[in-house]
Amino acid sequence: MKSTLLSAAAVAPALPGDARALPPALPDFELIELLFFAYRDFVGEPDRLLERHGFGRAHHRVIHFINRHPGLTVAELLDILEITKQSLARVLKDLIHGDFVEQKAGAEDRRQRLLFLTDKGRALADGLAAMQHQRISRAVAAIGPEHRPMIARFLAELIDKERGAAPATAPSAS
Amino acid sequence: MKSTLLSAAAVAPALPGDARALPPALPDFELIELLFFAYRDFVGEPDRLLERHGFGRAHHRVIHFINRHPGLTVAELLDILEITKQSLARVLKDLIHGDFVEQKAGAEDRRQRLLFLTDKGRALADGLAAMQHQRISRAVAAIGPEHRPMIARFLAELIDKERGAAPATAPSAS
DNA sequence: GAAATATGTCAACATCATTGACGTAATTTT
DNA sequence: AAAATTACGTCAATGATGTTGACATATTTC
Repeated sequence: MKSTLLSAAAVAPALPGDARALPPALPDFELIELLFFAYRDFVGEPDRLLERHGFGRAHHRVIHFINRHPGLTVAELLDILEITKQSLARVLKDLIHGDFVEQKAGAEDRRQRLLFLTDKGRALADGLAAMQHQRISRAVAAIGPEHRPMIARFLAELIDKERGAAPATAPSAS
Repeated sequence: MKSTLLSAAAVAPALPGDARALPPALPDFELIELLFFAYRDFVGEPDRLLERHGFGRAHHRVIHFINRHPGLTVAELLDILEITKQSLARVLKDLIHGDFVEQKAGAEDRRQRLLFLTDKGRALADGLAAMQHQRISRAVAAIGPEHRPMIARFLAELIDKERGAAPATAPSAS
């Protein structure tokens, strides 16, 4: 197994003084792959807890955002998750039938179904969040808590900006 | 839409002097959600390019790792991706039929199928990597390149450690 | 020669996503 | 008040990706 790992580097050698228009800068494979592995494990652990309830990742996202924004409407949830009505309907039905989520008609606009977690739902959401928090907490501790803002900034910069009104993370003050 | 965003904070107020065994530390919702949104967009852009070839995310992963480790065996790829033979077989078949990947029998062990990208495959892999590199590059620039090692460290810490011999990212120097 | 290994393949199934159409209740517009 | 729009639910069909378990074949190792 002769490592051809560095072959790409040989393609664009740093010929000093060569004015070739911007040498194509090697892809940052390290961060690309770290993101892949990190995210996989980050969601993998919660996945195993969800399995016990017969739920999947989609259910996780739904109860997470309902937990974060109690009284959220279906339309708002669709905006955040960027999935279709049909995709949401399925998992929402599971969650409501399993008594993890409940709906209340909107007070002002009675067409709306405001979404809330039941105690059971909140317990699950908290359990899942605790797992992910634990993992993040360890990682933040490893780099030193003073660098946490940099992580947040970095991740925020990875997000598409041209989306209607930042999704749900920052805009608590809007 | 009265923001109930901070309601969780009210659950565990910092009662100074209260010796309650380790107040349950609020989940770091900000980083949890940033990871979700960041990863979604990070893979979403490549997804759109892959669509034009009739491929999906699974194809992306496969050509990525073959590109990174030319001559990789099927078993090694399965170890990295942590999927089943059947899942890999499907996408690998697509990629081989589409002339993006080619197999060669191992020289020492002729049972093995060593995997290589064709020129076409390499072009696609490079295009996808360029997209992700661009995104990461912008984000690194935003926080200042001197902080990149911290990002790498943070992400590495998110990864499960109890896995057989670190996956493929760091150990190039081992 | 027998056993283990690397790979391929088949059938069946689950989850999560999609599109497009249609129905109903409630609100808003004209 | 009728008409249009909105919020939501639902049905049917489909696709991508993952799973398990069984079995076949070629090759290597003991």
